[in-house]
Amino acid sequence: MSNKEIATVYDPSVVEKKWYDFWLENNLFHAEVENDKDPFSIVIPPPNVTGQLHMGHALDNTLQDILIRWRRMQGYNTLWMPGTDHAGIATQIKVEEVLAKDEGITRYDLGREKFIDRVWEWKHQYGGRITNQLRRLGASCDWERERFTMDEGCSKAVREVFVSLYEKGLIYQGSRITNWCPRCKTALSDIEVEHEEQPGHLYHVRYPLEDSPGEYITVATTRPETILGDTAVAVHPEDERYAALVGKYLVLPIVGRRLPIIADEYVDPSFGTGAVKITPAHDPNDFEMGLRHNLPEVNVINPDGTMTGDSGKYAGMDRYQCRKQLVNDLQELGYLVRIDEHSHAVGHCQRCSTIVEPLISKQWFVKMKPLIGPSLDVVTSGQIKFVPERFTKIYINWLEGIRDWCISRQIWWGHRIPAWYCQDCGEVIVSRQDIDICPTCGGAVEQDSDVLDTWFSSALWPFSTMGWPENTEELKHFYPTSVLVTGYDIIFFWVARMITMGMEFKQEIPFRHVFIHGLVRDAQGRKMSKSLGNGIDPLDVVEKYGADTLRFTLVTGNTPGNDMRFYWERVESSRNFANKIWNASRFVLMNLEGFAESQEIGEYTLADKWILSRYTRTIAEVTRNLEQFELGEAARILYDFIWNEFCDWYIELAKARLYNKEDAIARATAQHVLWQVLSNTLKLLHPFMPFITEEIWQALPHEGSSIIIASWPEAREVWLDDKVEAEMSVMMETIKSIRNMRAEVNVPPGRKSEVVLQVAGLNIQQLFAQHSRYLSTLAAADPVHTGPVTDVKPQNAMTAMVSGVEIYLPLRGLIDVDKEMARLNKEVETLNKEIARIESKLNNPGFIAKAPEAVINKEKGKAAEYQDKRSAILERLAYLQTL
RNA sequence: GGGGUUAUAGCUCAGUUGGUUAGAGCGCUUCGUUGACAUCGAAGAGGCCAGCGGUUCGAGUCCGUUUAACCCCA
Repeated sequence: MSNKEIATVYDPSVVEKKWYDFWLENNLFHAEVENDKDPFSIVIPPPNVTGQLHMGHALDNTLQDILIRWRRMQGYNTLWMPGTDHAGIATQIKVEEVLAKDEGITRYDLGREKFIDRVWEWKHQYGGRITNQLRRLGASCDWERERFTMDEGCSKAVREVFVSLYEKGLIYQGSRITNWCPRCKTALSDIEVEHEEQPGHLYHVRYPLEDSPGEYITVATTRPETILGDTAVAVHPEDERYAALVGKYLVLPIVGRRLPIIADEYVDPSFGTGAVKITPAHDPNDFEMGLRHNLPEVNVINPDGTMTGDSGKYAGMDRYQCRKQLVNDLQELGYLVRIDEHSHAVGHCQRCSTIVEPLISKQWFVKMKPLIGPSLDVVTSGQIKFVPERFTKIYINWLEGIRDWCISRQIWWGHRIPAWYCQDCGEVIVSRQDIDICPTCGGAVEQDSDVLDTWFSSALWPFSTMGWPENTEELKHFYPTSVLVTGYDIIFFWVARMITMGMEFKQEIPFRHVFIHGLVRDAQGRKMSKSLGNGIDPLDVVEKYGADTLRFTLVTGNTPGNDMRFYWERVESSRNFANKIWNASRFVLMNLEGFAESQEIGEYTLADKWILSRYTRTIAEVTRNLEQFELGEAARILYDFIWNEFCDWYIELAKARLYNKEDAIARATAQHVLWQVLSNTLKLLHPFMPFITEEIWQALPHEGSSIIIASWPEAREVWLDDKVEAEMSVMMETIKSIRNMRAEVNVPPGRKSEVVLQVAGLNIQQLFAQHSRYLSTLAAADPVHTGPVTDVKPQNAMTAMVSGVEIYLPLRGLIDVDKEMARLNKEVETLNKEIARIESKLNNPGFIAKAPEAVINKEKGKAAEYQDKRSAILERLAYLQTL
């Protein structure tokens, strides 16, 4: 971008690549520990290493990059720590798919070690894809520090935390009922199960009483196949219907097992028949009840979803096939009472959507209750602030109901659990170092075959990436991080756990703010998903419109914490904005001939003072909104300022001086203001649109190597000028009024028309006298006669009133008197309504007594203004009436 | 069952501590090739701020409630 040959349309494709390379070459994203500077740090929510950038990432990382770039310009020592997550189940599935497709083999064919080698291979080959995509977005991460949850340092942190929690008795191994995915063949934590309301059936089945032929109790179930695992029937202790039966036995249909009738508070007597079949091995609540009543656990479903040997003749059937068969059999034998339609929540595996099965298995758990005290304290006390605040409540509610966290997974890819079992003495050894022999008996040991939940390592991310458990300089300087930016969907998975682990192992919060955003949905408001095929690839948007455009679209469509919809129309409008900036900048550059920062300049004109004042307010507003995490609002303010004030008004008003080469000083002054306002506004915009701002800033006279490290503009109080803004506002209102009247009667834009202004105050009169140029340039008003308000009004003229100014357009022959009267009457009506509203306010003693004086004065001022306007118009109407 | 969000112009959304004649983008109507930009400019139409009640001198904004849609948790 050097001279007049610049294209009129901005082309981001070349520009973006060029500057990203430039930034990298100059190491502008890298942060060293500099203790004399205030730190500002963010750790990236590590995307899955197998993943591809989707709109959610694009939004999340745009927000982070805006904060990072802004703070960097403010002079903070700014670190954005990037990295990826090993994503245990997802990655394993991915590589398994590749193996199946390319080589027709399973992981079992390879064996554990070789399979893991293959995953690493895959990671080395493709793991950089998503971080490269982040680069396309413009993310200014410190790539030299990039981390991976399975790298050496993070793995060491994981090991330390596991062993330490085990030593404190907060990690234990137990045979418990857990959510089991028959497809992934692993246990899942509670939050990895997604509940979905589904239509289903409620099967009513009668269980005969053991010693009373013909008598029975009817129970209802949505999962009849679990009948095979029933070991009791429970009723509410106060349920009179069954009081006499408690302690007696039923006979389980088909199986013939004796089932005690027990009483337990847990039973809801109003649901179904009030009698509940109890299957301790296949339902979490029944499991608990089983423990309370010492019931046997009969396991009838295998980890692969087929029926076990304990299910009699159904053994080997798939669980749903069994359901069908069993229902048939019950019906034939007369046990089935009826089947109701029933909608109920069914748990699905978050990864593969298979219906999960609650099964008993031996797993590792973290005791959460003893750990979460500080997690609650730091949030309730405001040490950690959620933005928006309402997420605080969601976080607290969840923590208060927290249950133990199942952390073991029956897969291969992940951090292997550091527990060894002695083959000889049976000892369980949990150790920071790998061991070969049993420390007690010297026997052979075997390591636990399970790996840890991926979220276990993610929970350590804010400090494991900074070198913990070593007490590194990075930790001392950059921890706690400043803010965590993430979607509300992983508050439980990640945010809560990071806080808990941070408090337990660093005794310090991991971040001060949690900035939560919503989901990016499609234009119909649906979640973007692979199965629906409605996803929009952010890189497509980048290809077609540029990263700046995508970023601006994402940040403006959005209020904190709320979902947003993706609209191509909005992308286009952001693209148009980029183009507008481009062209305004072209204009400035084309008119900067002879410009030198040091050149002599003259007095600022009204327009100069006005734009400098507006610009100063823009700095303050943008900065304030960024401080409050109102990034969308900050972007909107910039959009308005650049388009509606700088382009539509200031540039137009500056043209006359730029084109007039006679008056060098006036020209230099306009150049100076244009340069000043444009180059600094680009700085304000840089965090949002990094590429185009760098491109233009570099082309403008500037100091420093990159806009990235240019200092954030500061609002200079001396430039704020209320009087100038008010004057300019009258000027603008007048111009708009004239344009309006001209449009009303279709005066060709090229044709100048005479304008008569009768102005109330002497100051404003002078203003117009001195700036008739503004009216001729922007409203084609020429000549302009400015004078005091008199009784003598131009005849045959159109009329409009703005505050303190009567505007007459003598347009002989063009005026349609009836239309003109209708237009003025409409205006009078509007004024009448307003005046009535204000007067009722001013006549209200309460208002006068209690409202602040400034508000009262404002209302009074408005009333006077509207009354003046109205009487002028009424006068005019009276005159028109005489024609 | 518990909790939350949303309801503002035809569409998508702003409107930050209560005080504006309620705004923007897109769409719509009319006009425009004047030396940055038609990815543009000028003008315009279009709103009982979901319903009801309350607090207040004053409510789109605060409180309660109803309705509707969506989400999370059980």
